[in-house]
Amino acid sequence: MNEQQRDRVFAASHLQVFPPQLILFDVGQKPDFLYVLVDGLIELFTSNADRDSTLAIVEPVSSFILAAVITDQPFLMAARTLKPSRVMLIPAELLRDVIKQDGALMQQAMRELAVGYRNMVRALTDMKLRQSTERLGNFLLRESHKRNGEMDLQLRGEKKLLASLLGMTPEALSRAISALSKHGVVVEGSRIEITDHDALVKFARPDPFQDV
Amino acid sequence: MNEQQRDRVFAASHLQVFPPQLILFDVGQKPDFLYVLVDGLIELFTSNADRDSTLAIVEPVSSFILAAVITDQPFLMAARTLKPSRVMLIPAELLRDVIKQDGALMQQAMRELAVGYRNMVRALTDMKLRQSTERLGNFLLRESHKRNGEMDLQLRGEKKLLASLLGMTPEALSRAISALSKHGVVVEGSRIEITDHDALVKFARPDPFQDV
DNA sequence: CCCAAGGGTTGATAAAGATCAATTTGTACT
DNA sequence: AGTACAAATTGATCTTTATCAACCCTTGGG
Repeated sequence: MNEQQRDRVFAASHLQVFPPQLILFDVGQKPDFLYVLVDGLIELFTSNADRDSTLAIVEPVSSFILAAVITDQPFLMAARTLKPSRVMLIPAELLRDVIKQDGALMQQAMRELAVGYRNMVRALTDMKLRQSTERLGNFLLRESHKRNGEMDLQLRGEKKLLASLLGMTPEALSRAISALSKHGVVVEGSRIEITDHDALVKFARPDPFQDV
Repeated sequence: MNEQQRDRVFAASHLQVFPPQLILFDVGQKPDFLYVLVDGLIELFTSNADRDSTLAIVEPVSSFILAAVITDQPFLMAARTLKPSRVMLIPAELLRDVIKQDGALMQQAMRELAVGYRNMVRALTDMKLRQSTERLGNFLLRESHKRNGEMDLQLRGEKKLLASLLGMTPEALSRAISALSKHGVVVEGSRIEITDHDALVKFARPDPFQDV
């Protein structure tokens, strides 16, 4: 993007450090900033009267809640830190203004939204037509794929977080994990190893498009 | 948008008429066109080995699969006509090109994607933390809201389509409907009437942000 | 006007997952 | 190292929803 614009944005933004388990914002608030996670780990979630559900886990470096900033509409998700996190806060109003004037930046925002949209479609599909153990199996395959085919995975959060992300209870996750031991997966604490990739694929039946 | 660009786009696009139950494209195909539904009704869906799930119902006039066109990635959903439909086909490559050169159009695309993203977040939340009868109740409330508070609703498709959209079987929908008769809803065939809005709200507990 | 076909409903049963309760394991703090 | 607390697991039971089967009802075609 254009240098002058970038300076304008940086000058108005600030980097902030948050401790773990801190709510950055709630559902329904108006977006005053675009958030960019520089370091740490953040959970995006929604809550009902009774339940809580994790919608996404944000890893550095990436922005979040761009859609709310663009549309200037109340947040549909809340955010909390899972680990100590450094977050860059970019004033929303200013950002909308700069985007309007900088084609390259706008294109970047557009791409980001398109990718985000597609990820949501994947998540919804996953939820609608797979059952819990399959979701876990495919999650592991995707995770391994993201880490260049690494068969040794390390969970970056508690298991109940993963359970919530996958749309099940911690108890159900625990049972799903033991079910997968028959299909090439070994779990010790937060370390997960895919010992038989083919067996897992055979069980989880990943979709070549859905699961990248 | 800019007139010259618009002419370029219109010249290269064509309007096509499709009969009902026709597949326009499948999951995994590369997007050659942006589709704009001018008239009729279209279903966006995904399919597993065993199941099918409706992700959205497109009503005129709106575009669909913009995200796939922008990212130039394979479709994550398939599309079929539900009624005879007139669809405008805009060459994807050309559109990407024009968007790059026309700020106003790009901004429009960006907004569209942001709105679409938020709708997907809503759908995922709905699916993850409500059970089937609640989903139906909130669907009716949203539908009524969309039609300016009209209490008399007309289904624009078969019930099994609605069931698939709400993530349940036709049998479950049938039972959910009769369950809602205790909460201010009367259904006769494809005509649905909300006879007691307050009772339905009390049962379905719509979220002020989630459910617009 | 009757029949066939498919959509919709209803009932019975099964499966998946949630909930509740009791341990066990792991971990942070003094 | 020992204790306290939360996370994770395991078992038992309950709820929700899917599945299977039978039947009804509408609708379109001969």
